Amino acid sequence: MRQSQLFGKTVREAPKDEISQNAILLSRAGYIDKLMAGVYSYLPLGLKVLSKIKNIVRSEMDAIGGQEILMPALHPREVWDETKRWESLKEIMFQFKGRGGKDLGLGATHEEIVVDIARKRISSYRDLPVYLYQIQDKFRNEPRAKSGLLRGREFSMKDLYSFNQNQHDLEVFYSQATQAYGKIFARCGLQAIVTEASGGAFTSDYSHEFQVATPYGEDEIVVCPAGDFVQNTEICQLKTGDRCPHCGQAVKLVQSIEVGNIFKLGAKYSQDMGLTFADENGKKQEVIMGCYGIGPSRVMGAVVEVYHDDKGIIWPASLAPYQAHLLLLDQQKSALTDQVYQELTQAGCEVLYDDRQESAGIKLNDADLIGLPVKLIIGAKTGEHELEYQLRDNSDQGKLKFDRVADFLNQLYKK
RNA sequence: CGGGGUAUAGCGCAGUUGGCUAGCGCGUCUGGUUUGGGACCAGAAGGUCGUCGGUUCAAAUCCGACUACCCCGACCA
Repeated sequence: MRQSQLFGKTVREAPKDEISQNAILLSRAGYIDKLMAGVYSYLPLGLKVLSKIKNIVRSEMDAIGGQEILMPALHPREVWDETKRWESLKEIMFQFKGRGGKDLGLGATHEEIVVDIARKRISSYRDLPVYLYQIQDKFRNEPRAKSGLLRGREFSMKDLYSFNQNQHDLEVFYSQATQAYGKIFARCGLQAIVTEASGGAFTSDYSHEFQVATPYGEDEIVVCPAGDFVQNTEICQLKTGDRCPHCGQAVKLVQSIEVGNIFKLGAKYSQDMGLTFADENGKKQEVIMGCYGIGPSRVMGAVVEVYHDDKGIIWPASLAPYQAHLLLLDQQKSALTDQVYQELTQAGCEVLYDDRQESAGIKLNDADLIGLPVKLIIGAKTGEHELEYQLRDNSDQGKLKFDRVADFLNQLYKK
């Protein structure tokens, strides 16, 4: 992509109404645009990152047997009345009237909808297990949207729903899902801490949250340094300095953001909505469910919170919108750099090429702000058939012959 | 929903004891010189001063209501 054609310019100053690093940097670098509190558009660069996150999520959900569907965001009241959640979620759900005074809502979550789909199609133990997921925008009328992509009123969410014959099968899948979540966050460069949290009204079991430590997070978790005890403060009895119940070490308090949450729902929704199957003996049984959420947009915000410096974003290779940022710093070499760009593109490398007529300082600073993992620089200081590379995290730099660049990028991205 | 703050050009801000034609920086456009860490010269465009109402000879400036946004809290299946 030629940067002269890219929609969305960088800006020097932070928007005055943003305070979190993810919102400031993503706005300044041209990834997102704020429409209103807690509601953002994704510009070309931002959409690329969001899509990469979603695709990582998809590949891991598919790997444990998930099948992707897409449910509507617009819901009728009736299905929500079946679980009495039209009433209990009215504070958080956008609810309004459609034609003829019909009560409508925007999906804050999708248990009711997926169960409605499932009960029309599941009738036998032969239909189980089934694992359905979607990636869709959720709408929640948060009392206070804040912190950029970390807490929005419309945000991207992957929600998977598991349908099993019995509690044992649910437990097995639940642990597979836990593993898959670990892989997803690792692939996104995040160290997610599996945290015990409240199971809500559905279960006396704990649910499990995946928390990423960051000062802008809204959650606090109690962590044992040995890693054998982590609880959300909303349920934890311990305070900083108390002894871990497993190993006796002193626990500490950590500020964090929840990027995923998984629940064992059991038979709650199956009971309320009549989701049953006939077992081997022809006896009617309730389907046992679980639900598993990840917020891709929140992951994007969390990654920026974790990976940035005073100059800008530092994307992990797996999420960067382009693999490399090719910078032309000497207009004398414009034709030469055009050629390098074409060759890299033909070799399958995703390159953002700063071909603008701007000063070297602007290009270098913009490149740091946008945060691609490597800069490829062609300027007065580079020789006839070479360019200079600089890794964004400052871990390496040097010179490369043109015919080595594609291999270099492939190596860098293989890790 | 409670407490606090803000609203002036695309962005960031100044101007508010009421008074000429509302400024500055960045960005944008034109021409020229530049190009390894946010260059320079010359010129230009761009504003219902958040909205509505009131006071006044005169309102960005004073008064009232409303709206939006931000921060702290409450809330967060």
